[in-house]
Amino acid sequence: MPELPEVETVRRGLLPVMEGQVIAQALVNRPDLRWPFPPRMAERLTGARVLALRRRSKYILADLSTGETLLIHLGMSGRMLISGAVVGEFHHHHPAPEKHDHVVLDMEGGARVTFNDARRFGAMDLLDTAGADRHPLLTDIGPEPLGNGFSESYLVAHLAGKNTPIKSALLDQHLVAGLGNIYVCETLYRARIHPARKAGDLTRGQAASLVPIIREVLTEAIEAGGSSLRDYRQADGELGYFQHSFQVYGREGDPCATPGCGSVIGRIVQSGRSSFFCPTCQG
DNA sequence: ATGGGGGCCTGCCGGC
DNA sequence: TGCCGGCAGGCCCCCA
Repeated sequence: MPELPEVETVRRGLLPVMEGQVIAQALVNRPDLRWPFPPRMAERLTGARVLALRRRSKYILADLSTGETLLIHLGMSGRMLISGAVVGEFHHHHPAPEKHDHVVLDMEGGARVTFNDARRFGAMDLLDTAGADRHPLLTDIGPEPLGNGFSESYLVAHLAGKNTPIKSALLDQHLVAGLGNIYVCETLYRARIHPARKAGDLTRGQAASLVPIIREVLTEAIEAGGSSLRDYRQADGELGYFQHSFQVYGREGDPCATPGCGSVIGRIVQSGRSSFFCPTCQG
């Protein structure tokens, strides 16, 4: 699932069942995901109260009363499923365990949060809350695209002189946090910039224009509850619907949405990833 | 230093 | 129906 809007949607879904609540019991069903879990992870989680549930880039961070922070990354296929919570008038029971249920958090209030990840590109770790920013996975990440640290002057300065295609530059988490293949494709379409264009060859105006466009695409996607592809669902089981707003992603061969354009969406492969674009609008 | 490609895993879809 | 190749939202690591 998970680019920034999907991770933010998951975080918001988890808030009512996790923030301020105690983890009555943590169950860890395997020793690792992408990397080994930290030692005694289940014991270190059990009994802890979740003081805050934050997001940094595509990571969810749960600050615990123990002074540790649980770091969660959903990888490509990770999901956080909520069951047993009272939602509206309906009380949901716990469903039968499923394949790839790797970590289960039973909250004191009765809700259960299950981390399910078929491909196991996801990750969990425990780190000292005080030094969380210095965690190896977090320390080199660029500014939050919806925060004040991401400005037109910042992006213009950091794209200048770059030899790499703008598509790759925007996917680089060191430049700006949280963008993935979908939202970079949609951003470049709205900015009318070809994905293979060298980042350093953009005009200052083009580079600057990317900032409000990135903010707009991400904000719209968050408001839509993210994008649901394949079996991805929000934590509460609802489907996000931003995928209906894709103008290029996954639309190879479809007509370009720009009125009067008349071209069809094309696809090229860059660094092994598909880039979708309009050859006319983004010429 | 910077940029490109491989690899990690499983599941799904389309084509034969 | 069944098998197989290709593809997938991420990101670390190695190599040139």
